[in-house]
Amino acid sequence: MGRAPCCEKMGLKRGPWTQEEDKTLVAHIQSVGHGNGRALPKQAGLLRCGKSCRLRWIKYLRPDIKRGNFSDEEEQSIIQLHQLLGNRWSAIAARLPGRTDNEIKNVWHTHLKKRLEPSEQEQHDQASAGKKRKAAAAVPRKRESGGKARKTEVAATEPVSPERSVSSTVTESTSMVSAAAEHGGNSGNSAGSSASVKEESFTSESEDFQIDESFWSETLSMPLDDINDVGPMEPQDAFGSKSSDGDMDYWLRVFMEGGGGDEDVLDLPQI
DNA sequence: AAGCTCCTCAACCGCGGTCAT
DNA sequence: TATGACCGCGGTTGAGGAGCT
Repeated sequence: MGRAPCCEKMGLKRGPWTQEEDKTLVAHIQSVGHGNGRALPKQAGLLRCGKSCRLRWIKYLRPDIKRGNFSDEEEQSIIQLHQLLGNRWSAIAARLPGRTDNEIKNVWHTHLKKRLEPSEQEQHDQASAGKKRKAAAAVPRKRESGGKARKTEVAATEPVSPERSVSSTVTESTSMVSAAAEHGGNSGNSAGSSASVKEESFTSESEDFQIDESFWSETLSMPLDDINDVGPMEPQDAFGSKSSDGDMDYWLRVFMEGGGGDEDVLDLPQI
């Protein structure tokens, strides 16, 4: 299959996005949507490759993205979902509204993975003469919401905060989830699909993104079957390829119906 | 206070899948 | 059917901040 040549780097900017670039991109997408990925940066007047723009939008600028520290519920969900799905971050993200695969991946590698391997860590602790801050690994270092104030994060967050604070009310999030449920974990493109779902739905409220408890219990207790009950399941090539989420969910269902896992795992996030 | 080490996370890379022509 | 382009994914990297000595 033909593959897009990696965006020619000539003259194209790389690295952290500036506030201006973010503004430009958001404004452009708000006005015309993100149609042609490659043409987008040109149309918007950005010296970035289309891929970079898409990534920036999907992972950080979308209004429905939730920022800040992960709650205990979210972390538990990630752990449980990871037990089921493995490193299918997008599939996990599909079940954690407002979170991106990248975020989840980072949290997993930085916190949760270590938390699940306490014994190993302790051994390392002893081996490394207590120099490493393992406690901080198990219990993340103090970080105010949103993590550290990086230079790039200022750029990343500030331009967005209007829109992001904008962002999503609970209602919006819920509708996003139902949209995700419709498209279903069956696309495997959670971020993308929700992005497209949300694409035209900017509002200009200025509430902070908040998901209340009932939302979580509603969302996380939603049986996977329901989420993925879209169309026939055709388990071809389910392994070894980046199969669709439908394929993955087929195996998930097989796994669950077969009682292949322990009960706790199967009892998905009932928070 | 300064230097060092470790941690975090945004961004990039490269691949496969899918769609349009 | 072949080709080109777009899209999304998972893995990796590196800058910069935080904590420790």
